[in-house]
Parts: sequence; C-alpha cells; structure tokens
Amino acid sequence: MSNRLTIIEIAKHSGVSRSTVSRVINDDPNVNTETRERVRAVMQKLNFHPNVAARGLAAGKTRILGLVIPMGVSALFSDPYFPQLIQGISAACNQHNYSTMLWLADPEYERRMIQQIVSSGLIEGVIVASALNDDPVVEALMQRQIPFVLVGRHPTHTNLAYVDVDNRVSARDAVLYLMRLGYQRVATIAGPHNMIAGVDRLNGYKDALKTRGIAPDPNLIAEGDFSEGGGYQEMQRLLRHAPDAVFVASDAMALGAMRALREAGKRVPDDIALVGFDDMPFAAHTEPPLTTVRQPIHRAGFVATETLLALIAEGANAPRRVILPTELVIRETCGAHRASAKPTV
Amino acid sequence: MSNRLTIIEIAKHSGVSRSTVSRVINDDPNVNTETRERVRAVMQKLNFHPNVAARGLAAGKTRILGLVIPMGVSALFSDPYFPQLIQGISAACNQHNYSTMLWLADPEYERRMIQQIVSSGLIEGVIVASALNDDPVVEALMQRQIPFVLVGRHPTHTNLAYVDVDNRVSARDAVLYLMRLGYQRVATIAGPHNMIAGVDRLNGYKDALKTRGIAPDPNLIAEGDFSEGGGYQEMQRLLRHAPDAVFVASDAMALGAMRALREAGKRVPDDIALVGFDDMPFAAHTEPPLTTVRQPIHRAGFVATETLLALIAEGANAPRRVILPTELVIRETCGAHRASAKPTV
DNA sequence: TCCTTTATTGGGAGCGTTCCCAATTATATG
DNA sequence: CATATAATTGGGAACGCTCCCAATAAAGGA
Repeated sequence: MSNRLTIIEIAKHSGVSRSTVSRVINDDPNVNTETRERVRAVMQKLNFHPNVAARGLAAGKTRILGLVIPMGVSALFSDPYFPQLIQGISAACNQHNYSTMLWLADPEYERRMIQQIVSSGLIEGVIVASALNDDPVVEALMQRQIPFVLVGRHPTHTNLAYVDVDNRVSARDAVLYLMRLGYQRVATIAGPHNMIAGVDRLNGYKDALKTRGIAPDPNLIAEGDFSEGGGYQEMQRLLRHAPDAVFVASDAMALGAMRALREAGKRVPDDIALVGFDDMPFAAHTEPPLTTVRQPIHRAGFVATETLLALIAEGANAPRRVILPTELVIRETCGAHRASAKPTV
Repeated sequence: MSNRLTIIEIAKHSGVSRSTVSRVINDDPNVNTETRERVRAVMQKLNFHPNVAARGLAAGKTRILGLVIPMGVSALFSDPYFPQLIQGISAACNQHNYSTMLWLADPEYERRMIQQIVSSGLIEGVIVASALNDDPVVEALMQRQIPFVLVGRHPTHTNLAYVDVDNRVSARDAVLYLMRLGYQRVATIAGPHNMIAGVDRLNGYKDALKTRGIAPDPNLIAEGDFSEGGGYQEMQRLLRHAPDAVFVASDAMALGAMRALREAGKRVPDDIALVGFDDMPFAAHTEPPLTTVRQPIHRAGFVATETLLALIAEGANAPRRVILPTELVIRETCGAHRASAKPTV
C-alpha cells in the first residue's frame, strides 16, 4: 500500500529511463541485451512487480478474466462439477499468466454484478458457466461486446463462442447401450428444462427411443434439477411406472435415485439398471459402482479459457466452438456384467 | 473497450465538473441534493460505471479481495468444502459490493502467483483457505503487510487473523460421545499432519482418551489425507487391529471408510461405528446416514470476509479471531439408535 | 570521410479517477 | 448592510504505467 516500488525506482537503480524498464517488462525486443539483463536483475533484487491497475489504465490490458457462475444453479455448486471446472480454468490461467475473477451470480445482485463485470474495465473477457437458457448475463455481455465464451452451448444464440460436449449424442448412445443390454422400459430422469444440457440429454434419450421405434412414454420421463434430492424424488415417482432401467442425466441425481431404490427395496442393477452422466469422482465408489457418461469437465474449463484468450487476441476470427468427446464408463449399475444381462445386439 | 464512457462525459451531460461527479459517485455529502440527483440520473441513463483500474490507481481502493486456495490440498477441491466456503465468501462480498479474485495455488506457479497477488496493487486483502502449515503464501503476505485472514488457524503465527472452529474440542467431544455409547476400542483416521485441522482433530481424539485414562494405541491411529481414497486405504489398515468404532476426521474419508468396511463385509454401525467431521451434504444420504460433526463452512467464509473487511477498514485494532461453533449431528453410523447400543453414562 | 540506416534510448502525453486547495455562492450573524 | 461562515463547486496534480515520436549512438555503404 504505502510507498510502493514503481517503475521509476527501477529506472533509477538501473541507470535507464522509465521507458526502457517498461520495455523490459513487456518483452519488447528493442532493448539491448545487456541493458535488459541489468534491469531484470534490479527488478528481481528489489522484488518489483508492476502495478496492475496502472497497466490496466494505460494499456487496457489487465490479464484478468472473469468467471460467472449463475447462482440459479446454486444447488449444483455442492457437487464437484464446478470445482473441476474451476480447476481447469485456473490451470489454463496459470499457464498463460492470467488471473481469474469469480462471480457467483446471486440472483438478487445479478444485475448490479453484471454491470460491474462488464463496465469495470478490469476484465478482458468472461467465461460463463452453465448459463440458464434466458440468462441476462449473456445478453449484457453481448450488448457490451465483451469477449466471452460459454461452457455449454446457448439455446438460441447459436453463434456465440462455447465449449461443450455433445450431450444429445452422448445421451442417445447411453440409452441405446441400455437397450442393447435388453432393457425394455428405459426411463429417464432429465435435467431441468431451463438448462440446455438438461434438454439436450433429454432429446438424446428420445432420439434413442425413436431409433428403436418406441414412442416416448411421459410416465417414464421425469424432470429433476441435477441435484441428489431431485434424483431421489423423481426416482420415487418413476417407480410407480415400473421401469427396468433409468438413464439419469447427472451423477448427483443418480446418487439420489440409488437412495430411493435402496429405500424401496429395489436392487441395482437386478431390479432396475442405472446409467448416470458426468463421471464424478464419487461415481466409482457408489454401491454398486455407477455406469456413467464421462465428460471432461476439467478439460472443458481449460479449453474454454484458451478459447477466450484466442478470442481476446484474435477477435472474431478465432475458433469459436469446441465439442469435447465423452466416453461411456461401464461399471456395475447398468448390469452389463451380470449373468442375467441379455444383450440383444 | 473502445471509447468508454468517462466521468467527464457525465460531467458534461449534467452540467457540472468532473469533481462533482466524482463526489456523487463516492457519496460525498458535500453535494447539493439537487445536483446529486441530476448527476445520478445522467449516470443511470447513460449506464455509466466508473473504471475500476482508474479508481484503483488514483485512490488505492479497488473493492477486490483475493482468495487463495493452496493446491497442495487439490484433492480436497473435489469435495464440497471449498464450494461452500466460496459461496459464503461470495455472499459476503456481494453484500459489501466487493468482488473476489480466485487463485488456486498450483505449487509450480505458487511463488509467481504470490508475487502477483501481493504486488499487483489490485487487491485490498486476501483470504487464505486451508493453508498448509508452512505455507509460503502466509509468509509472503506477512512480509508485504497485506491485510489477510486465514480460514483455519495458523500453527505457529498465533496472532494472525483467522476464523476457525474449535477442531480440538469438537473432536474430543465426538470421541467422548462414542465412548459413552460403550465403544471400547475407538480408533481414528486423522487428517494430514501438515494441516492444522488435521492435527487439532487428532489432538482432540487424544484428549478424549486421556480423559478416560486410556493410553493412545498407535495401531488405532491412522493418518489420511482428507480424501475418500485416503479414508478407504486407512480403514483397511485399521481393520487389522479390530476397532469397534472410528472417529474419522472428514466426511470424505468417512465415505471411503464405509466403502472399505462394505468390502470387508463389516456392518456399520453393528460391527464398527463411525463418526465423521464436516457434515457435508452427502452425509445425510449415505447408507446408513453418517453421524458427524457439523461445521458451518458457508458461515466461515462469510465471517472470514467480514473480518477481512474490518481489518482493511480499521487496521490492526479490528477483531482478529473468530471461533465458530460446531454441532454433533447424530444419525446412524454411531449406533446411537440401535438396541445394542449401551450408553454407559 | 560523410551520409544513410539501424539499434537503442529518453521523455512527453495520456489512460480515468481521486484528492486537495482555491474560488464562488449562499447563508447567517452582528 | 457589511462581514464572517458554511455550503457548493471547479480545476490542477498525481496515481504508475504504456505509447508514440524524437533523439542519440552505432554501424554500414559509397
């Protein structure tokens, strides 16, 4: 706080001008090698680091990115999705020498916050995680022309930059897999309809049915909220319609579903098979271990960051869309390893 | 980015000087009420927000806090502890109109990062979550005289500001509770010895033994790393020494312990009772539900933030230490509700 | 050797605020 | 009504840096 070290001090100590020091800091090639070394040494010795606010003001570059996590999905924040995402983002930031500013968009403060982000002039770009379908953050960002990338595609603005997995195809494949295992009444606990990942996965489920020429049965389709509690609740409801397998759109919900099944005295997978989505760390340790669609969350964060950086550096002609691959991780809840499993294909 | 709105534009539009606009922005009382309203209206209409970097430069106040999460505890980041903490911090920040900057202190970049934080001049103070015992972040912060508060007390620098729960007493009470339930061979899976919470809880365990005049048996003391995997592993080891109850220093480890017990064919709590620590959201949903020490993590984040803000505002004479209460949440893994439980007190 | 080109360096101006002091106006006091 | 006092306002300077252009030194070519 007090009398901070400035570029001028460094200049004095190394017998050059303020400008030269600035050049050294910014790796400008137009500096004599010897001079550069000398200045560097002084900076090191005095443990000098340029003032970010001043650089931001003078150059408009702050090396700071914003990360917005809408709190409509607050419940979600208690599952490991966001931590993993944040780790990915953070890793990329470290690598590129950027820092991250975090906003949990508490709805009450949301508007104010958006303004702050967008107008602070502090931030070079923004990553928006799991936006709701009609998220005002996205609108504000578009309006202000701040570079930003979504984690998860946007339902209506299709040409925004984003990184995502192919939720629809992944879901379809998972359901088809269950069907190949011989299950006849495959239900789903979908994600909320106001999140694109939720609807995409539901559509994938329907695609699978269609492929097999089966009409979707509303009784076999439940809508959860991606949380454990939601999965528990919806599974109880589904139970009344006797599915023999359930595609659950998140591992957290699958956890809840398993709890409901346990309480109902149903065995997994013998009575009802389950496939989850996410491959959260705990999925390998449930009883029995959960078959699930693995999505590379950490990687998504990493890639989103790099995409954003590219967007900032290259403007509109940077690559804008990345689809990351998923993988069906076959463990035990799908019953693939049972004797009684009867693959039909 | 381009031609941003500045205070001067606002001044022109409202027919006053730059200074007056600045006064309005900063709620300086020396402004005519009428003028104030007028300026406010203009700002609103033009959707003006002052440039953070400029304010930071001119006034040294940025309304930005730093949050450092040392990545030595990276594994931890996959359990809901940090999300809850972050939510608490974020809530407090929103309330006080501050923002948070997040650093996951990847060891490799740790030094560089510290410098950045500390010297960026961007940050008014720092919250350090779960510092390791010898964390260089803490040293750097002390040296640079940046206001900061720890979540979890520091082992050696006892007069640093922190918020914490009384891990030692809480652990002791939990263990005493198990003993009152009649268990004879109470073991523990402790946290890592390089984290103060780990050693405090272990000491609490030892305190309880001492109270009952029992010498600690090294065979009944395992050291985990606060992770599920660690709990699993350590429980397998403990099993060889036939404990009848285990105090597990984190819920995540308790989860792993339960998995180990399941695989070993032991029933909980009939064969071995368990008490965890944290009361993570999933603790209520394990099979059977986990008895555990609840600590108010969200609240800790909130209070830590307010403590930091006080520190920034009032300097050294702000309140510096907060101990938050814990609560033993009795569910089923402790066997309290069994017929076979035989309370001795 | 003189002139042109290139490599380095220096310094003024400006980024958008806040802070401080001086100026102006309104209000109160005798 | 004149003067002291309070309320309001304006503008210069500074915050620490980058950018741009001009200046100087070194090097190459005729």
